[in-house]
Amino acid sequence: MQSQLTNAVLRAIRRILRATDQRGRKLAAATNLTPSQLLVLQEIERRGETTPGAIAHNLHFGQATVTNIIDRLEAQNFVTRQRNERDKRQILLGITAGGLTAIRMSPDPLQQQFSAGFEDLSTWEQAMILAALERVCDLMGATDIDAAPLLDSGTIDRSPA
Amino acid sequence: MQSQLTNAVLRAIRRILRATDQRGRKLAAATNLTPSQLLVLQEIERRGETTPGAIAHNLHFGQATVTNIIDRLEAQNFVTRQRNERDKRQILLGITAGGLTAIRMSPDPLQQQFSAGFEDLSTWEQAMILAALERVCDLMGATDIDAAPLLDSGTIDRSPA
DNA sequence: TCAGTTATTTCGACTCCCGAAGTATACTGT
DNA sequence: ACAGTATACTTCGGGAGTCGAAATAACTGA
Repeated sequence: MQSQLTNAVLRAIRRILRATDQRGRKLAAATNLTPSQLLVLQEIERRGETTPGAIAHNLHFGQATVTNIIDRLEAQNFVTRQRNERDKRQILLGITAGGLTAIRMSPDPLQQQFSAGFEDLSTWEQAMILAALERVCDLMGATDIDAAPLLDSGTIDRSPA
Repeated sequence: MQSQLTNAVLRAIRRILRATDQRGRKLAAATNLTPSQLLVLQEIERRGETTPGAIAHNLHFGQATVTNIIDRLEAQNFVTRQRNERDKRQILLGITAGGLTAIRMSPDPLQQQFSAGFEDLSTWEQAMILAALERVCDLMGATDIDAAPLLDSGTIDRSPA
């Protein structure tokens, strides 16, 4: 049996999830970039010239999904596709000036939504919230997840042999 | 400029979101219930006989979305629809034995991961965590900004160039 | 050269989520 | 009693995400 408190906490977490999701949607409407698209775009920027397969692997998407997303990004002229001359099976992705701008203009939904209010809280309250959240992370076993910027970007090096 | 605390909190939240998302995907895929469906189903169980509207309101979904999800749940015989005799505009939702089993068999990923540890905490700590999370919810909900004004905030995660 | 592997795309199928329009029902003021 | 309005839900249409399976093209090893 679960305590009232446990359930309340779980519900609160879901609400946060939900709020973030909604925010992402609104943002997408405003900036022409959905969260997934932004993720892929950032990945391209981060890795420079890269391939769909590498992105799929890093973000844990299917190849088909990445193709799909890149289709949209390309349609908006945010990325370019170019066959690799060495290995003609591969496609090299490049980010355009427009794509860079798009990244710069697409604020992290979470921050956008959250920061303003948070900074107005008293320091002790901020600290309390942080402590609580970190506790939650521990409990969820989320500590091992790389929290960098939005993605779990880890060190998935594809050793080129 | 963002304080250390703010950034730490954001990181923590992202970790929670990511962890939730990942585990949700995994487990939901294994049990024939998507996260959204499970959410709705749980909501029905929690509230007993309830209506689509109430659920939509509670989970912050659109009515159409809820109808949609309930369609699927009904197709799997997890919920029943029944016109309210008092107010024939309303539909009363009920959960079936199958629905209950489904919930039992696909435990909320969060609960899985989370509950055991959480229940071991002292009551005051549980209460603190809940308070903090609810504060976060408030902060997120409070900002009901629309698209336009957020475009000027490109300097979010980086120092003002 | 031929078979097997690898990289990507295409295709088809779900789901999600939403807004707008539609339908049926209830309520309200006169 | 009866328009007019409000409420509850469904239907419709559409954009996006996600995936698996099959197709295509290209590289690689024997």
